[in-house]
Amino acid sequence: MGSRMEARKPREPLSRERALASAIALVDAEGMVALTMRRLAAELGVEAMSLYHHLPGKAGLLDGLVDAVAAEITSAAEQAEADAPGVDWRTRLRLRFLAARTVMLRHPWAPALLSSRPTVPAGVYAYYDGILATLVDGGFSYRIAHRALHAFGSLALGFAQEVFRPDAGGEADAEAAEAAMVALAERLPHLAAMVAAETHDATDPTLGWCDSQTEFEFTLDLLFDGLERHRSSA
Amino acid sequence: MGSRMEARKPREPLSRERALASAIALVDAEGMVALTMRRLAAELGVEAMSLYHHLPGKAGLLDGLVDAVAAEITSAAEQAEADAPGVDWRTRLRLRFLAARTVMLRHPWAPALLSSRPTVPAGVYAYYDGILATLVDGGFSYRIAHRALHAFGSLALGFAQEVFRPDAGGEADAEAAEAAMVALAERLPHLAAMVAAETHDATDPTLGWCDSQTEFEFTLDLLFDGLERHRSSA
DNA sequence: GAGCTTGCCTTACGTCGTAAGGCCAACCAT
DNA sequence: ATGGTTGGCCTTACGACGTAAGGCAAGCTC
Repeated sequence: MGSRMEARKPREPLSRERALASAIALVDAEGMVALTMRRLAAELGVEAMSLYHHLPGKAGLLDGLVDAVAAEITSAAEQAEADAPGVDWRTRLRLRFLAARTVMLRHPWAPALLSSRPTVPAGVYAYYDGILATLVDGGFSYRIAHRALHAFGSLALGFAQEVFRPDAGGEADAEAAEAAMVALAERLPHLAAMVAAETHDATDPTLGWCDSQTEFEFTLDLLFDGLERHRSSA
Repeated sequence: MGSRMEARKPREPLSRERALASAIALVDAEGMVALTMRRLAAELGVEAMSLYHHLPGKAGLLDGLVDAVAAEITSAAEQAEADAPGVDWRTRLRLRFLAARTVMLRHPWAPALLSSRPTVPAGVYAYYDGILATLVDGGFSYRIAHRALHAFGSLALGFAQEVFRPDAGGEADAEAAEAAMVALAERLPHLAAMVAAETHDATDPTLGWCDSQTEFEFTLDLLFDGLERHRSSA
């Protein structure tokens, strides 16, 4: 239908950008386990070895993914900060970190990937440079700013180290959960008591008893409060 | 030589414990990449498939490793706290976390492994129960204690999320480092300034410009100070 | 002694990343 | 036009990996 002048170009010529974009889409949809060279190639209508003309191997592909996410975070954070001019340093940082968090929620695989990479791609540094700018502009010395970066840890990138995993859903019915709870209470009394206490007066138990957003911001405030006392000037 | 009564038992019968111990030794020595079923079996003088009579597959092996490290941390933390009776909650927690840190320094692969596991083995929960005990005993409500656990994140397990990686040694000579520094300063002025500032007045430049121990304790103090204000009683 | 269990081994399958080289269309200078 | 060169994609193949299926031999119970 329509003009045949352009005929059908059987496919556009494949490139690093196209490969990365396709990889991100694939991982968003099916998780990191689905990201193999063969599978990604198939997704692009190509054979596996063809990818090596545009990417320096699997490791390079993963670095590219991290860089892409870092770029997404950087622009989101920069825009968030620009949208609210004239606020104090901690509000600016909070905006940055929460912007980063929305990006991470779009790419749930990113935290694990980022912390599994043996080296940090360049894009991540660019993001940290922006945080430093905010800190220094807010009156912090480079020494304290440096420590602040370490203190923020992964929070700066929008995610918190999850030590309590969801345990893969499981425990569909209440009786199994109850049994698990009893077993828990025997060996781990305080953990059991905490779960019990938090579950009872939870405002929204459907979301599970850990509201990540609340925890995230609580930790941020702890750190911001502490840092405020180390600030040089006003 | 000597009595042949016992003959030579060609090897003792292999067990989950022996397999885990050997796996830890292997990973301590050569890193996670060296840990394959075949290699571990060879280390035990056995064929790969024999491991499956004692371990439920590779994933189970990794969970076993995490559990073993968690147990090591738990006992180290418990002992550290027991050795200093009558101190306040934050000192007790600091002792626990620093004890965990010494264990993690013995097993540098453990942080990455722990955060890459899809689920958390039981031993980790036991450790967290001890932390909760300390917090509650120190006058915290379960609600705040819960948030404190999230705030501590990986610090409670003795390691900090490393965002700045060592970049694989590299840059052997000063001129290459200098060139990298100049390139850095153009695009990332604040990062460059921070590195410069921290390098110049570093007391011990040989250790690199990030003293992890100092950063670790700095962050702990930030969090402890913040939590103190949320404590219920004395 | 027969039968069963236990502990280890052998073989084999499918998947992974990727090294080596082949094919073919597009482009260039002649 | 034409022969050479280049670059994008494909084919084939190798050596890992985790592990399913089954074999074989020693020691136990009755």
